[in-house]
Amino acid sequence: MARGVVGLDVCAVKVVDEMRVEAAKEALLPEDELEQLTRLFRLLGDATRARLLYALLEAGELCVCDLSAATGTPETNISHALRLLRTAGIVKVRRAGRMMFYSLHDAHVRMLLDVSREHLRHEAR
Amino acid sequence: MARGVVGLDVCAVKVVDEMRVEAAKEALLPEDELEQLTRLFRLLGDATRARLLYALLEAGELCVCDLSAATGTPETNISHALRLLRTAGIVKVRRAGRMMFYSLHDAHVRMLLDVSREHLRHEAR
DNA sequence: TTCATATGTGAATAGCTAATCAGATATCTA
DNA sequence: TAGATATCTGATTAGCTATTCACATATGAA
Repeated sequence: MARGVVGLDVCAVKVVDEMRVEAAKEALLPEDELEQLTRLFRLLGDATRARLLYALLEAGELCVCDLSAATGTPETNISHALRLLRTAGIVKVRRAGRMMFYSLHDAHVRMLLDVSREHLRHEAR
Repeated sequence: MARGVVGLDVCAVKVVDEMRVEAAKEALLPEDELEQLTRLFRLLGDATRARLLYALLEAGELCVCDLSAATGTPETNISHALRLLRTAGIVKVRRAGRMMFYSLHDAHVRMLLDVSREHLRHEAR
């Protein structure tokens, strides 16, 4: 995953469509943005975490125990998963006594989850 | 990653918010849909593939060599990456002589990429 | 304070997968 | 046909990461 310096066997000489290559180069995402973006997608790319997120999308706010009941996932797994999602700013927490209530952090994530699900369902695979 | 049967140490007895848990359970994505969805996200969660997709989002259609030039990635890597994206139906191919021109497969993916990028940029992290 | 409960944490393991390299295939040109 | 070019493929390896288990922390109740 460590990219750093560009590979060596890259075809640097001949380019078929100079215009388009330039356009693509101009629009290249900066490395840090790309990193953030792929990190987000990677987090959504795990079944356990995805279950949690869609559960929260529906229920609004749930404690760890209820997330466990709703998704059929061991609480330890949920705790680990939620930490990653929390750190990434995808979910937020509210403490109530000894329970922690989780919910989606913002509208963007919600839209992303929605769009994705719709994408899936409208695909006639 | 193999889930199959539900874990054993799941809190199955006490539920804090019965209503919400039920709501979340009702809305649970079927396993096969979840699998498709996470597979999609996982594919978007790699920097090499993401570069290709955003390049195609901008340039419209590019051959492997131009993708290499535009993203600074060795052609072999690109070939491997494109195979996965092709298999998943995310990109499509057109042959022209000995060159293969790739482009995004449909509007859904395009929207997903757009929404994601916007999500990122509007976040004041 | 002591016990029970809800959640969090750290280390270890097993499985997945991106990058690499050597070589295969397909198409064009001479 | 032979040779060159563009792309693809398979096997290997190294790195990442989800899961699991044992235990730690934190809060509330008695």
